[in-house]
Amino acid sequence: MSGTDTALKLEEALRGAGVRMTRQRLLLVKVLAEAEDHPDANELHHRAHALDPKVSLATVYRTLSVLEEAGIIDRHAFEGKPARFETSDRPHHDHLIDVESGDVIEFRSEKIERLQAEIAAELGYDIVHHRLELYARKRG
Amino acid sequence: MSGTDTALKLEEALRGAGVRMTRQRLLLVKVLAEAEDHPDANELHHRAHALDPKVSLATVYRTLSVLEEAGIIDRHAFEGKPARFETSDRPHHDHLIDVESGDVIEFRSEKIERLQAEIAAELGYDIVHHRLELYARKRG
DNA sequence: ATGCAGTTGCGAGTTATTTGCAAGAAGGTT
DNA sequence: AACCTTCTTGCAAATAACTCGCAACTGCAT
Repeated sequence: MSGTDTALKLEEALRGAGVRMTRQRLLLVKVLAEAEDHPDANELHHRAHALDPKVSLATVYRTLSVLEEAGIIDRHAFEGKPARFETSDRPHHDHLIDVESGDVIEFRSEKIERLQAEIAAELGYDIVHHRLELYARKRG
Repeated sequence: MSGTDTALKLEEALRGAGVRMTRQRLLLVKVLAEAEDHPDANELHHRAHALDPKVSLATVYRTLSVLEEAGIIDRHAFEGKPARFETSDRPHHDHLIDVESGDVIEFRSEKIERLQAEIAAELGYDIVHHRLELYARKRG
């Protein structure tokens, strides 16, 4: 799906959720829909600012919170570093990180997902979300 | 093992690693060895400060870095929140974080450990280390 | 006991993000 | 199309969690 299509879908979802569509929100949605990486707030501000200088960093942060609450983007907080964002229209996945090369491989295990839910249930909780990262070395 | 025993063992490990033992480092080691929870830097400063007012927050941070590099404590960075610490002399476990109260509950699942190893193996890797955090809400 | 490289306290600096407030705009109403 | 109410924005100042510069201090090998 193209970035433009994604942007339109996201915009529709937001309007449907009763979110007021301002120029800066439309712009942020567009930038996020076209991003193929995982930019942080500052990088998103740069990209949006390049298209329309009338976008402040504070608004980028506020908009990101709105979009996150509306469930159309995901926020990833890696090791103390600034949070990074991506549209949440892709299927959930976890990461395996090659400790030698730094390569990141995506994977998904239904069994692990199910076990996590079971463990939380046993402790009297419902999972809101989780983070699973495997740091591994390529087998010799 | 008692907190005092743990403190002595950690102190010995540090001296062995050539780390200069100052009053504030001994105090921090003691506080960490006796902690049964997952305190953050600020909380550790409070506990240490109560025993000896001559301990600054800056030193707590510096000492935590020293202890982490020496491998005697683990630092956990949960979701944007301040980092939390625990001695690394205990058996491996993962964490469930109560998203409402911030409480941290430890758990361990052999099944998940095994599945992780299987997944890594299928991708041609051996796990070096992993991180699994469940962010959950107490069931109503 | 002495020397000095490693440590500390204090306050100032940084980084990432949030907030108060007055001005501006979205979207329904007429 | 003008109006109005409420939500949003930009800017600057405020926070939160650390981190750093520097002069004074202190382990610890000698």
